[in-house]
Amino acid sequence: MNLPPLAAIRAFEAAARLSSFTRAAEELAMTQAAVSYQIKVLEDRVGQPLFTRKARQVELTETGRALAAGASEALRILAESYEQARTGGQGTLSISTIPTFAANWLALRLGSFQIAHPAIAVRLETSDRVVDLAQDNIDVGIRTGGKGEWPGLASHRLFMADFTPMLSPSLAATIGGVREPADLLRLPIVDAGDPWWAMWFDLAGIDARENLAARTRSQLNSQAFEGRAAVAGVGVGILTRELFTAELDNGSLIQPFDIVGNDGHAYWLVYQQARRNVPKIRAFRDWLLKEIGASTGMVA
Amino acid sequence: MNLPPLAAIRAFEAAARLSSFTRAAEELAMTQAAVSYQIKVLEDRVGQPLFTRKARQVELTETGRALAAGASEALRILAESYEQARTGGQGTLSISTIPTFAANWLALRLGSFQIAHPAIAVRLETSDRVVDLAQDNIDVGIRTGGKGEWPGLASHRLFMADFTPMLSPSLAATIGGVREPADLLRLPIVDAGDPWWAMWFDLAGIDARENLAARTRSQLNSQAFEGRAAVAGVGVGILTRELFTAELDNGSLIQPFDIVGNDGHAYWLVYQQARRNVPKIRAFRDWLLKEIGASTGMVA
DNA sequence: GTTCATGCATAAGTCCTCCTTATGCATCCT
DNA sequence: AGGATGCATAAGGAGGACTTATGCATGAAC
Repeated sequence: MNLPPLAAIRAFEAAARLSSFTRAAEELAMTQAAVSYQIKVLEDRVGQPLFTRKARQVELTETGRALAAGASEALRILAESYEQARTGGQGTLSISTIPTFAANWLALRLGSFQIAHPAIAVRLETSDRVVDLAQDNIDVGIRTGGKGEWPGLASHRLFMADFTPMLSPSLAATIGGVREPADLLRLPIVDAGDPWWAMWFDLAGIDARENLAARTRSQLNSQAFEGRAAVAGVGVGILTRELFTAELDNGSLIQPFDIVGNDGHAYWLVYQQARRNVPKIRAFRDWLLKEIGASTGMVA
Repeated sequence: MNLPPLAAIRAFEAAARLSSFTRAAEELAMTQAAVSYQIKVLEDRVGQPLFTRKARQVELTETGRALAAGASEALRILAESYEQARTGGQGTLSISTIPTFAANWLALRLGSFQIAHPAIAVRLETSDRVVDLAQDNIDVGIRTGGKGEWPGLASHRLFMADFTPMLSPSLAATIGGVREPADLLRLPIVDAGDPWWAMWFDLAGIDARENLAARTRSQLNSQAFEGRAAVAGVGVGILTRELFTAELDNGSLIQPFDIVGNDGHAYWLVYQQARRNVPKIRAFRDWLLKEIGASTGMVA
């Protein structure tokens, strides 16, 4: 099978359709000179002119016309087959995310993604472990981490995993309201064992070590759990604000102080660098970054 | 129109047809690694595997099978359209050559070229002047020259334009045979004005200047003419051996001495560098170089 | 079980094709 | 005549398309 230079065929087909090298260049996001060059290459290969040059446009020769018909048909078939393969393969986007993000952030917004991309089904896998995207056949992951550097993965920071105390208004009312950081120590704390508490009280200039040490300690490791307990009035939670915007908005949780801590961790979107151009991954990435920008006012 | 990387499609189609990256590489004159890479690029773009890798071969996935069908069809259409454009434009190969070469060399062999390439008609233009290939719309030229360097032209040396005395056996017999170079001075010389004579006698260690000066001088500038006269017994000719192999073979001419001179000139095939890939030009070039190699034992 | 052959995957390196930029020329329009 | 339009081409750059080298997995043979 003797084939012409395929790059030249692309330029040729566009020029033939548009009767203009300049317009072909525009369509292909190239320069006129590049198109001119490719046509020349092809004409040299074919052995005769494919276009008659006129002042303001080009006109196909007989030979050019015949080749253009074949090229047009071939490229159309190829484009359609490719599109079919791409969208057919697009089917399901698999997302691995920690339960907190799934429950508190993604669940509220994923509908928006699916409305924008009806062809993409979403499979959500929640897990606290860090999954191997390649090995587990996962398209994208949502993780926490410091620097967002994972070998072979592209990453985008979604928002900081900061922490601040939050509680239900009813719990606050049990002590007549929370006016200063030390007031929190008069209330139950959902997870006193959470290391964020010690860090936050340090920030607030309160020595709360004895108080915290004296409390029942647990190991929740789940913002989702802690948040629900806080909403239910079980105790004060120390939560990432971004994960509880809805609750803060509807008043089921209040953030009594502006003091916000951060241990350097953030939430990250990750996917395999090598697959960055996969359509469903790009679609999700673009949607997510836009959504994050809108909800945090942050440029990610 | 969204198209896949066309280079990748070529590799993919071959691998799909042959169920093997290694065999596809062989067919495409590439390495297995290049094919593997291109398939990977394409799979990344499509978003899922196109092949299932097995130990000794690869197998198309469902998606791969569908894409292969489209790719195969598209490339077939393209190859056919291209071939039609090429051969349609191939029609006639125009050759410009000096009369000597046309008459003495090409005429004896051109049939072989036409048998090998029945689709290519040949138009022969003989002229002693150096033609401008581009301006005169000539595909290839045969010229003499020293270094074979002409602006914008690709050149291949065919054989050296050497010279040595040749005569018919009957003429030689008129003086009882030719045993030493000086014997030639007892015979008529077809073109004593040919500068090659003086050069040859110098090589032979003979002072023939007075003898040559006393002879009728002409200006033939044609090996073909000189050769015919020699064959007819008119006189001794000083000829390029390569142009008279047939006559030397059939005994109508003899070369009495091994002394062969050369003034640095050779016979060259030339064509426009920019058109070196034009099929009919390539076909002729390849055939000619092969023919020369066979007839001279020379690697051109 | 061991060894060897086969064949795809991938990293590192090279280079040439595919462009871009700059400029020139021809034609057309005002 | 001047300006706009658009193709042609030379010079230069760079990244995609390879190559080479090597590793890994599988299957076959002993």
